[in-house]
This record gives sequence, C-alpha cells and structure tokens, in this order.
Amino acid sequence: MKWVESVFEIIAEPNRRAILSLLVSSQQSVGEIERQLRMPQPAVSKHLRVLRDAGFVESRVDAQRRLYRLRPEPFQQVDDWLAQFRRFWSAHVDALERHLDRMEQKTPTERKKEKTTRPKPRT
Amino acid sequence: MKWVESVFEIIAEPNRRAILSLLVSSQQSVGEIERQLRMPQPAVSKHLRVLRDAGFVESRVDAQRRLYRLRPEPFQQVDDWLAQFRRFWSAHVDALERHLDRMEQKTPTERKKEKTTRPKPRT
DNA sequence: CTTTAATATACCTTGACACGTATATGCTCT
DNA sequence: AGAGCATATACGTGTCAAGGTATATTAAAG
Repeated sequence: MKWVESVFEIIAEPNRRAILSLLVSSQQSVGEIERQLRMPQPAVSKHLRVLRDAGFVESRVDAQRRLYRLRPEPFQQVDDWLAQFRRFWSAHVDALERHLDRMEQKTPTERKKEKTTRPKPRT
Repeated sequence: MKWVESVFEIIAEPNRRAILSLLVSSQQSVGEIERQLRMPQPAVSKHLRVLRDAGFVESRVDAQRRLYRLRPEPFQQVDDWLAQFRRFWSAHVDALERHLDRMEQKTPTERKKEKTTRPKPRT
C-alpha cells in the first residue's frame, strides 16, 4: 500500500474532487455520496479510503453508516504550495501585462479572468 | 494528443512542480532546468511540453535556446477550486472575510471570481 | 558545408491506478 | 440466530502516462 502520496496526486482524480466538493456543504455517508454522484459504491469507498489516508477526510461511525467530513490540513498544503506563485496573478498582474503582450492587451481596468481559454500554443 | 487536461493532473507530477518552482525566480532555458534539476533533457522537454499545453508556461526563442516562463491563469484555476474549502482552515474569519469582501466589491462584470491577496492562513 | 550545441519528438517498456465484479465484514432489527 | 442493509476489500483487467534511449530538427560556429 502506498502510504505517502502527495496531496496533488490525490486531488488529480476528478471523482475525488467531486467527493470533496460534496463534503463542503456537510458531512455525508457513503450511500449519500454514492447517490448524489451516481457512482458505484465500491468506487466511492475506495476513493474515500485514499482521501482518508491522505488526511483530506475523516470518518465517524454512525451505526452501520460512516459519515465522512473534511479535514483542513491537506488543503492548506496545496495553498502553501500555491503561495509561491501568487505574485503572478495577483500583485503583479499589471507588471505581468507589460511582459506578456500576447494576451491581456485590453483595458487595464478590465482584468477579468478567463476560465477555460485554451489558445493552443504554437511555436 | 490530449489538449484538455485538468490543471490538477498537470501539477500532480513532482518533476513538473519542481520545474514550476524553478521558474518562479526567473525564466530559464531547457538546459538550465536540466542542470539544476539533474534530469535528463528529454524529460525536461516533455514536461515543459505538457506544462505549455496546459498554459502553465510559455516559451520564447533565443537563438538555439528556448526560454520558458510562467503564466498565471492555471494557478488561478487551482486557487479558484481551493476557494470553496478555505473556511476549513482559515478559521480566523478575518482572512476569509477579506477574501469574500473583495469578491463582493467587484463590479458585476468581474464578480465571477477574483483573488488579489493571499489570505495568509493562521492556524 | 560540416560540425557542434540546444531542444524536440518518436518509440518502447513498465508500472500505477481507476474501474468493475464479486465477496467479505459489520451493524441492526426481529 | 438469521435476514438485510451499509460499507469495505480482494482480484483481475485495461488504460495511460512517465522514463529511457535513440533520433530528428534547428541554429550557430568554424
């Protein structure tokens, strides 16, 4: 069994991210997750296992059910890693615009983010 | 070729994260990355290819070299995803409230999502 | 024009992992 | 104790991506 796995590998899986997003609202049982995500039960259990081993969730026993809820630490790890890059889209957006003339050539006041733009890089 | 890949799958790879961290300080050529990370050159090139396709980096041609530098958008995507979990580790509401306030004070056009400052987690 | 340097890509192999199916474990209630 | 539900795990399978090696491309230098 792989006991140490980076938080990034954990959240790379779309179904796991879906589960995590579900748990934001409140704790959920395996069956509830199974129904809401329309995912086979073993899949849910297995993903939950991975998430729990990585510290993303913890479980509480409630009769035959197990209630899963989020834990904060791994998210903070992701946030910590992200910190070193923050200047690239936050404080230095204006400075970045000077350099990156290939995009964001619009009005300086209008820096809205574009979500899934994929302008196929070609070189 | 796989043109659409989630940003999370991209940063799941440790070597890619290492490359990205390297590029924080300044732009680097393939050879420089190769030497600093002690990684075979084809590996560097392949990872850079993935990173570029995903929008994490862009390249500039400098004679026979290619200089790679960071691009902000994908990092922001990660941050956006992370936003929904922030309340779990910024128990100190001031950071969270500052974050939320910023979002709400934006003009309706930009109201979508925005982050300008890092809510420094205080645990 | 040939050689050398820098980078990209093609091909192959290997291992990890997500999925499905089946089965095991565990709890509850009668 | 036995039935039934909720969850976990074991096992086999296919896919996909990362690594390694070799080679292709492009630019500079001689």
